[in-house]
Amino acid sequence: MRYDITEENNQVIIKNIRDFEPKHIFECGQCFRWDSEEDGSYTGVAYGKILNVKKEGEDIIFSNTNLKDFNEIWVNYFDLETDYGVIKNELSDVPILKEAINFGHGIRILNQDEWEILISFIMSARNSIPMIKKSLNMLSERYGEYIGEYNGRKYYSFPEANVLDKLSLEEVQDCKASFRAKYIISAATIVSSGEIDIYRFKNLSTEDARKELMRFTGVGPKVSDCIMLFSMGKHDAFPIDVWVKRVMEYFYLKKDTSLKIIQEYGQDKFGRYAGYAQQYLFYYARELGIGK
DNA sequence: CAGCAGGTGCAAG
DNA sequence: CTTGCACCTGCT
Repeated sequence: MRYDITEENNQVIIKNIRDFEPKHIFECGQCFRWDSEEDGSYTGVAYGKILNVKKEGEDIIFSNTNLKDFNEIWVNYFDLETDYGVIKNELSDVPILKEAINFGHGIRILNQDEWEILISFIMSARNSIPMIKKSLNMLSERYGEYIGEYNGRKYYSFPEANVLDKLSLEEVQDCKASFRAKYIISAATIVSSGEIDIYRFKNLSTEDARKELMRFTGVGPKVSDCIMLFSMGKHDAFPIDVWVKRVMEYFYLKKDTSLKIIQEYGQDKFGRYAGYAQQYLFYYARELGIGK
């Protein structure tokens, strides 16, 4: 990807980048720790840093950062090396997808931390996005490290596995984790003990990573696909939540199709770009209420 | 007030 | 291997 980049007083500004829309990126269901500001920008924490992202005209302004962090963290985090034009071009041949891609044209799939995403998507099971965000923020405020203040708000890192594994069931439930609390403590124990090394999974095949992930209680087919897609670079993963199920049935299949069939259909139709297709379809379906 | 949304685990077919 | 139900909380 080619884009022009400049740095000035704690900001990095990118000009001439295509396919980058903060609203699409932060509201397509892949992340929970970014919040919109009054000016339409988004502030969040990743890899121990607070960042604000704003689109002004055709420029993307990254505030509270510098060129070093930008190159070391944010280029990879925002998947800036990937040319989405190539992906869109290929996927546009599939019926209906062209409309979904136009609708969410600025989506990028973030490369997030494996541990944070594992817990985030265990938390997502049978839960709403506002509640997931609330729970993850409570966990971070109470058990993460204080990072600093930005725009009048304090920010905390996501707590490590060797912190969460020492919490009681009640302490995790108090963060509104509900019946998922036991899954979260179990995952923290498994990860901090080294019994399973999730940071190794990005080197496995999608199929093997999926099997390994499902060894965690609270991680089924959908959650494992989300973890692989959003933190392990497995762009052929195809997570099917209720919105994707609805939109797939609405456009391509018939009602009450089993998840297994939809999964096979998606993998077959969208191939190595199934994860990107899933993101465009999810955002399209959810924002427009398709199939509901 | 009851009804509903939302993935996974677990038991039973 | 597939199906049906319980899990828990906030919102309508």
